[in-house]
Amino acid sequence: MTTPSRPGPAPAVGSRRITITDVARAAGVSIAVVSYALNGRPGVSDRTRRHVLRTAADLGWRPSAAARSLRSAPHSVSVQAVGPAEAARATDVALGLRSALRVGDDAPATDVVVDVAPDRDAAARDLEHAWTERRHAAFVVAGLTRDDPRDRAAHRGGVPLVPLGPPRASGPGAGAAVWFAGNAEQRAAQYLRELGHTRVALLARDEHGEPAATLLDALGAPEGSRTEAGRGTPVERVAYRTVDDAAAGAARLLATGDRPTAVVADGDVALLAVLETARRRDLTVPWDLSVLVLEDSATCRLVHPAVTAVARPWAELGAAAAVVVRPLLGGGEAGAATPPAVARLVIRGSTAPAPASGAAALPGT
Amino acid sequence: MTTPSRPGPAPAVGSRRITITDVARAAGVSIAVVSYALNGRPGVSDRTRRHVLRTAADLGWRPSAAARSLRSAPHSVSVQAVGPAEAARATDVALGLRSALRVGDDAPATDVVVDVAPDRDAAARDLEHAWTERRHAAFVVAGLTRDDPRDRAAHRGGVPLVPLGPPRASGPGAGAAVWFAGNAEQRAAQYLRELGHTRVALLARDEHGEPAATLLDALGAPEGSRTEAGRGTPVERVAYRTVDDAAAGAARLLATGDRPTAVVADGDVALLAVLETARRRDLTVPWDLSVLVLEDSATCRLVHPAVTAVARPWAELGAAAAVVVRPLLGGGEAGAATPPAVARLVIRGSTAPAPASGAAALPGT
DNA sequence: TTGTAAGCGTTATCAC
DNA sequence: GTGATAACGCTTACAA
Repeated sequence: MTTPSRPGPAPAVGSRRITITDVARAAGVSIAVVSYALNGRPGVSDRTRRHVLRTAADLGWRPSAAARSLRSAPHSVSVQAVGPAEAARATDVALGLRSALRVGDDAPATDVVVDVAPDRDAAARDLEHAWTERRHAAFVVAGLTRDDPRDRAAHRGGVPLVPLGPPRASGPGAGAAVWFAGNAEQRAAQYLRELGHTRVALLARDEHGEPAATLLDALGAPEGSRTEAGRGTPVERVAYRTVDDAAAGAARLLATGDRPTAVVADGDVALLAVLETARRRDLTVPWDLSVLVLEDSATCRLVHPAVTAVARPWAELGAAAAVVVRPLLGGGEAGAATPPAVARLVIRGSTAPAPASGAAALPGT
Repeated sequence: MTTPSRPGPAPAVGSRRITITDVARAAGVSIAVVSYALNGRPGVSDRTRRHVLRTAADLGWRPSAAARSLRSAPHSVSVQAVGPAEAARATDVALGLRSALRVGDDAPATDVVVDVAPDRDAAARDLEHAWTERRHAAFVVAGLTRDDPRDRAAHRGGVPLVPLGPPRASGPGAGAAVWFAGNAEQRAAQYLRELGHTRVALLARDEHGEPAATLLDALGAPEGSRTEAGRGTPVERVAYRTVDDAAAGAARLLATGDRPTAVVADGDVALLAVLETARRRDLTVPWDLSVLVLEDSATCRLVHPAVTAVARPWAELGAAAAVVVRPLLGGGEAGAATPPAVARLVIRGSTAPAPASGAAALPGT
């Protein structure tokens, strides 16, 4: 005891951290009582509990995240994003998750952070490292593809993964995924079909394919009819990586003689690429060309005409994931059966019935 | 010793964590030697060091973040974002910082995370809590305003803050800020002046004002002449909060008889609001109206004409911040004197000389 | 109901 | 150059 820690009520700027030992001393009880009281555990009299709580608050005590996670699971959750393109979703998810877990106000002091990795492989390494170092209690990951390196990493190390995505039949984390209800992509496909669009094109980022894939499935195989050749709407898929790619892809799509009557974009970049190309070619949206986006945004509402979009409320999805995440924070198994967030198809002015015939005709086969 | 830990080389899926004790046992040395070897400290023979390193790698050892930060500073950095609007910048900064700190490969395993808070006050609480809980060794924060609650929180608790923003004369963290070189905002102002724009409007988010303020200063007081009434370009500032606000603001700006000859937008939302309004009013960009954006983006490049913008490479700024952050990771004081990232004015097709007279004339005073 | 004490996995200070 | 061993702040048996 070389440093006689002050028992007084003054936390003094820049001094030592306040520990439960300080609180115990100030309250005149033992550290065990303090720990029980602070964690709401039974076995402490109400009077003592209140006294301890008051003392801790007066002293400005906060748990040491390190010391706490040394014994139990860490009280933090990581939401992963791959590349800047996914960052917006991830931060929305984090915000929703955070508010659902009531972070920032309560005593148990949970923490939601976003881990942003440059690419999938780095993300997989992050996941593995962060888990083996026990940095977080749960890892929320969106946009897992088939054969995602993160799947393998998680499976190998027993990472408490909370996948955000459509339920996957195969693979390790099958069934545990949190996803939107509402079948918005299917409804988008049906909507386009009802409008009479027989040639539909998809301009989508190379990597993440869940909604795009769902839409393709829905367009290709309406109702129960699966893979019957000739049935369903033929969809031309153009992938892009960079902004220039997107512009070039849009140009290519609309240049063809038998150009599509509807284009589906996977986000703002593809959307603007399509709109700009259409404008250049004097194609009027929606009469000459219908445009639909798979991710609603400010851009969709600001352009004219406003763009029909699938609105996926990521923050709500994050909130829904809280149910799965919470038990993980206690070191337990993942929870299940969440009240899901609902994705909707927001119909705006950019979609209309397919033009009678003209440029789009030329029945393929 | 109730659990006879296997000395064998098999880490066995799902088994206990590998600790330095395991490594020590396997390597036939004491834990102290292992610790020294793993941390590259002197006092271990080269032979032993190599042997220990190999053993640790074979066993798949990874440090426990909790145990490690129990004694020393945590090996992680938090980059803060307020609201989804700032999230894109924050993730870019995080990516740059991360790569500059070489996270993910090396042994000391630093971790860069993004903390996204719903608003400034929540962000201030986050900062205070995360610091008192010693969750991170450094906190990178962009867009601090005057009287920011985070400033107060940080000052009170001695938070190792790394502000990203123009140097501030007053306040606690004065001088330590990391920011862009290049005076891009001033150059933008000068550029507009050289083009003969006498009426300039600014459509900017309510909250974050650094680049907007800088631009306003530069426009209002060219060269050395400061606050001389009548001198400088009058700037009409319109603030918005929501997407609808932005659209309404743009409409209001361009409706007036003596409308501005140039509009500066603070980001994509404002930009699209302005472009759409201009289109609706049959104003041709850039001949009737020049448009400039304070934050370059994919949108700026995709619309036609492409939009002149201030490009601020946030990832590079994050990398520059690494110099300041690194010493903090060791528990020391913040570093200084960073090779700065450079913001540039990217001139594209949306800016042109002010129209001769016409709508814009009507000399004010 | 409360106190004592044994860990958790590191780092760091000693002796040897 | 190496090996015991005491912290670090907290949780949790177990004893009083």
